[in-house]
Amino acid sequence: MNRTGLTGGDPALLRRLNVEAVLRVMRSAEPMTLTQIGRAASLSRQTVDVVIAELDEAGWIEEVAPERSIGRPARRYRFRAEAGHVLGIDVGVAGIRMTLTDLDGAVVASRSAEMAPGISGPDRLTRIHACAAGFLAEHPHARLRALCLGVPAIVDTYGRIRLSTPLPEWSGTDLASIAGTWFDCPAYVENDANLAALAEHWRGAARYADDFIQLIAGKRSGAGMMLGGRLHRGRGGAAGEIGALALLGWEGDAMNDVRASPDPAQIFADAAAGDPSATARVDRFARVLAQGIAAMVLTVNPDLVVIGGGLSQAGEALAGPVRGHLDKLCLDPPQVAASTVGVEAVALGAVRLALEHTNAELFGAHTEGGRKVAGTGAPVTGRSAGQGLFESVRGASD
Amino acid sequence: MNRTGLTGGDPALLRRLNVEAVLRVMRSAEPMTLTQIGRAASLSRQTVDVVIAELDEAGWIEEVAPERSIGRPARRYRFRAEAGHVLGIDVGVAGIRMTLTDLDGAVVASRSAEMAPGISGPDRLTRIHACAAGFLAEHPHARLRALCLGVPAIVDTYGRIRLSTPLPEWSGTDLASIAGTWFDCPAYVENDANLAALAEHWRGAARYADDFIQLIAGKRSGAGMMLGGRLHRGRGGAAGEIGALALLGWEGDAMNDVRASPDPAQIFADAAAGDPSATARVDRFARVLAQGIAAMVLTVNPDLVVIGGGLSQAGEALAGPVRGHLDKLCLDPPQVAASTVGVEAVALGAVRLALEHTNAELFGAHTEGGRKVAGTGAPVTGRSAGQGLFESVRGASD
DNA sequence: ACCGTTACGTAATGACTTGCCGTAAGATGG
DNA sequence: CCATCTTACGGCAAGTCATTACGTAACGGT
Repeated sequence: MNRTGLTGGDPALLRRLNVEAVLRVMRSAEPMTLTQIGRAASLSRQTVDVVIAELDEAGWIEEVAPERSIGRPARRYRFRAEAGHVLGIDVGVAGIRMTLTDLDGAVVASRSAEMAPGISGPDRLTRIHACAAGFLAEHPHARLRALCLGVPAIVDTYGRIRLSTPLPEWSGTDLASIAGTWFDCPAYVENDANLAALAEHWRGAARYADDFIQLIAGKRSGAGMMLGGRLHRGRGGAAGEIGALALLGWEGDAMNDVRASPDPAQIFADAAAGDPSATARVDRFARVLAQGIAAMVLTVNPDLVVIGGGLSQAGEALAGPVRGHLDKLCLDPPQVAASTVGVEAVALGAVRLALEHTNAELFGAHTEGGRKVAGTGAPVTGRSAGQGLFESVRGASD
Repeated sequence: MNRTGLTGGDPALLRRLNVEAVLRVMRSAEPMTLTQIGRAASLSRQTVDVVIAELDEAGWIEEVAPERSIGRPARRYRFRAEAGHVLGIDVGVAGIRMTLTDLDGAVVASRSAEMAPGISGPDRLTRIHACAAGFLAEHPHARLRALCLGVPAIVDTYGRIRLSTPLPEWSGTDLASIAGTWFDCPAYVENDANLAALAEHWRGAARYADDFIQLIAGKRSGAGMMLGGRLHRGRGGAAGEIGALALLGWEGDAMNDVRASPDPAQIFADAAAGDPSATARVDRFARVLAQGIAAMVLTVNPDLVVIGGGLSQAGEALAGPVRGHLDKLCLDPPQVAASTVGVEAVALGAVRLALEHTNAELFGAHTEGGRKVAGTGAPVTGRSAGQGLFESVRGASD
């Protein structure tokens, strides 16, 4: 758990590191033999043997049928991704989307639910809780280990809502603590644009970029940001709020002309078909959007800008013009791509965030500044890290 | 060396960690006894004993006179900061500043040298080399372990000059490789604004901020940035170049009115004395400056903005108006402070960067994405990390 | 049925940490 | 000056974790 370098370590630390290494190797691939694991983790087969025995005992892995090959068939083990599940919830104004996955991030089920926009803050909360509970009840075998909510709001380090324009009644709510009581697992809360960035980095257009800006282009425009492979939130979670600089025009006519229109998709379609009026409207929109993006790009000089949000369904019809303007405004223009994860972005990002925290807790990996840990939440200290790893998993899905 | 978690570790890793822990503890304080070190590093006295013996043998530490106290006097050891030195060079258009420090960052000597602005690129290079060599020759006891150059340019990850407006002839130069041949040590190259940020974080106004923007306000305006306690450079080292966005006015009249004036200090002085004309000029300057800063602040939401560069000598006379405008432009206004390290900022930051790399190499600490390692530069691999630590230090200053 | 290949299992070795206990070195007080 | 007290040093034994080495087991191929 120390890893910080300030204090030294004993053999127990070594063991934890090796357990972690073995798990990492196993999670990233097909079932493996002891020898293969040892090679991949640069450990002796002997050590791997002991570690594997412990992990098997605890239920994190299980033996599978050996492969047919020359020589004595090697035992093979696989990571039991079904030993835990996480739930990601995309909280929107008009409804929610939920995605349940196993520890590998494989989607078990998804569900969305409408929600009356006029519903009160507390009612919305209980409604979400009820939806989630109902959804989980259909998957009784799932052992929920974490939960993450994506919200259109500025969220602080502890998962509290600092400010939300779309959901004003939630401002000031300690959402992470509340959601932490829903199920027997920690709950995390994060800004939706940041989660979209996470999703895009995980399985989308930003898979190979460690520094990128995730733009949310929709009725509301915002941005998430990943720098050095990690989400950058800023002091109060307000990073990416470039729209607040009136000078750049994100709240001006050129923007609203398109995004507040009854059917923005039609405008993009018309522009693609060659309608000069629609083309001009799109271009004006793209130019102003690009100004805001340029301010961010010149500030952090990312590899890539991913355009997401409702309007990203226009794909290249939007990304193209934006790229054109951006190239003129920047010293070192980044790549520009349209989102590839689409409407699932936020829910998927929520899953990803929940998985990262789960992994960190279970395997004692990188200690990171993270979101509020509510629910079970006993912080992992000293040797209890090892214990945490070997808590009863058995019975979860046996 | 691995620390990444992908591969496991053996007892040798443990030892490296413990050596590192002991060194960390010793470097941060007065001479200590074995027992004190053990407590601080949470290691047994036994272990500390062995580690200390090795470090003493290698010359990194030495015994000092025991303190008079009850009981058998404990041996005390201190870190030999004089076992290595680093040189930081601030390369400006009109001259250079050099600072030589020991491994603790204690300044041994400083020196500045004029340089004709019209000098050619290669001549400038040889001139700098000669200055540095002469400077070092006056300190023959110093065992130089690293060298860092701060330049007014966009520098890539390998220490090559991508683009420099003030020193156009250097654009495209692989400066790190060249400087790496000067002395028997690695050389690093970094943008001057970034180094100023490093200095400010180390010993200046940003000591307690891990997310801040370092503004350079002078004839040229630029910015360095520290996010999450680490320099943020961006893909091509072009982070912070917000001045390129013409819309924000950093190259406009309001800016040039002050910074291109023959005596900017006088304007600030007049404004402070109540001269309405000067006050207006300062305010216009501050407003435009604040617009650019606001774009960066809204993008990354830092804790603090430090105003450095030549104009920062105005102190609150500049920081005050900037703060006033910034508060109006930002959702979550950061603190605003004037630089406290002053003209030494870049040279000191260069020292700091050199020290960080030196520490990382010698003690096998954090593996970081760093600048080009020229010179000796054998990458530390496998067990050679330990060997690196125990290379001959003896004789350096005995 | 034999042989070669590959993996498994046990034993031996080395390294590091911890805990214990006797000894050494200086200060304090008579 | 000497006895005593306090604290640190030094050696010894035990436990944990890792690696290497070697004999054994299991399967496919001939």
